[in-house]
This record gives sequence, C-alpha cells and structure tokens, in this order.
Amino acid sequence: MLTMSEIEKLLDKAELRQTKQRTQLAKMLFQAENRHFTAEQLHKEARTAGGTISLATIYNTLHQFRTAGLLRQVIVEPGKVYFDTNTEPHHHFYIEDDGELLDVERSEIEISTLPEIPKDCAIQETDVIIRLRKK
Amino acid sequence: MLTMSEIEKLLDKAELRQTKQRTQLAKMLFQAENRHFTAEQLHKEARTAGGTISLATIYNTLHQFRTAGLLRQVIVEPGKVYFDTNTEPHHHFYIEDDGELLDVERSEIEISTLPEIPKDCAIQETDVIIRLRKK
DNA sequence: TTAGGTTTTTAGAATCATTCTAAACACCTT
DNA sequence: AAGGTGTTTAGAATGATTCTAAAAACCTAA
Repeated sequence: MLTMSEIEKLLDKAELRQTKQRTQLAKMLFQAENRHFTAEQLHKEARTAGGTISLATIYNTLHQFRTAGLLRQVIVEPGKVYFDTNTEPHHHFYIEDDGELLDVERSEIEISTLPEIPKDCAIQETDVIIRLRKK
Repeated sequence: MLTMSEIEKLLDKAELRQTKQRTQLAKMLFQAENRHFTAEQLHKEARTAGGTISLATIYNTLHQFRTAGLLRQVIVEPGKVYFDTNTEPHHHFYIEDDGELLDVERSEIEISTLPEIPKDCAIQETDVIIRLRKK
C-alpha cells in the first residue's frame, strides 16, 4: 500500500512527469495488491472511477510503466495482452474458462533440469503457464 | 516421412474430405520433420509451391487439423499465433530476436514441485517457454 | 506573467491478424 | 443429369493495438 508521495517517487524514478492520468493509473495499479488486467479493462475501470482518460493514453502509460520496470506483460491468449504488476520472476495459472490469471510464486515450481541452450543465446526469461479448466 | 496413402488416412481419420488444398497442406506439414509456422507463412509457402489456396482456407484447415489433434497452437507473442506439428507434450525455446521457435522435449525439463491447483480446476496443459536473446 | 518550447493527451484514422459472410464451386450419390 | 452437401473463396467485418497530427497542459527563463 503506497502513499501518495511514494507514487510521486515512482513516477520520478521512471522519469515520467506527474500528470493527472499517470497519477490516477499509478494509484490504481500500485496502491493495491498485485493485479492482472488488460488495457481495455483498465480503461473501463478508470472511467468508472471518474477519470477522463483515453484508451490511447492507457496504452502509452502501460508501455512507459513497462519499460520503467513497473509492469510486465503476460501472453497467454491470442490477440490479447495481460499486464501484471508483479515484476518478480514468477509463473501463472491461467483459468481458460474465464480468462483469469493467478500468480504462482517461483518457489512453488522447481525446474530441476534445464535443457542445453542454443549457442550464442542467453536466457531472457522463463515462463511457466499452467492452463486450467474448471471441472 | 509419410507416404501419400498415409496422408489420405490422416484426412479420413479426421473426417475431412480429400480436397486439393487440404492434401497439399497435409503434405507440406506432415511429410517433413516437425515444424513451427504461422498462417501467413504457410500461405506464402503454399502459393510459392504453386498451389491455389486462399488465406481463409489456410485458417479453416489449420483449425480443422487442430481439432483433429494433428496440430497444436503455441502462443508466445502478442498478435501472432504459431502452429506446431509436434503434438506430443513438450516445451519451447523462443528466440525473440527473430521469432524462431525450437522444441524442447518434455524429458529435458523436469518440474519437480507443482503448486497446489485451485479447487474445482484440473490441469489442461503446462507450457514452458524459455525466452532467449542472441548475444 | 507571459512567450516559447517541450511533453502529454486525445480523437480518430490506420494497421494487422484473424474471423465472418454469402456466393461460387466441387464433389458425391442416385 | 439433378440435387444436396461440404469446401473454397474474395472481400467485408472485427478487435486489439498503434499511429498521427492537432489541441492541451506544463515548465522555464526573462
């Protein structure tokens, strides 16, 4: 749970000016628990909460937050990008029935053997997605 | 390496009539080694090889093959779906620099601990994607 | 405080992969 | 040869995302 001035520091550190819409989004995203969401969902939520913000700004800001290391993308479905406020290395459950994402801490999955990496390549990230269906 | 009559059997088993375009695609996909490709790539390849085939048919056929269990989808990038002729459970390297996918046999990655599955859910599939960057 | 310059936001157009639609075609079967 | 069904197709439609160019907000220095 971040205070207002911590939100300010966040934006400062990311070298992003304080603006109404960036501050609103930062509050929505970083004041609460970790969240998973799409641009569209966030847009709807922001407008319901009363802010004036265009979809283009949502996309702009999300990308800025991402390059600042405040957000990460999760790709589990064609034609839709999820964002995740949890930037620690970790994995996901994906409930296919309703498109819900759940975090799985890295410590909960132990990968004991790793295959040989093609030469000239370095691991950038390892994603584990456990796809679930409701019974 | 499948013979012509084995291709016929494939289509029969999938309850798909023999047609020029389905046969051509089946040959391209199942006569060679396992492959990874997008609809667009396959379309270009099929036309270069001389066939008359529309993009819509590529998509139709790919989905038919998929529901018949002959193909599987791989989702590693926003806005682009890869198909994979390897339908065994396995994982992937994804070389981000040039969008190349490589198979990793399931036996090469050992997941020793598994997290607790949310109740009412069953595992549908577990995908491991190791994202690589060229040095 | 105000003029000038830089950032930010925005509406709407553009893009790209994919799906849909409805017509044309191919293919049995009788 | 006719009729019926399955298949292919061009082109329109869709949906998420990105681009564009103009308007708005915001410094900063004089």
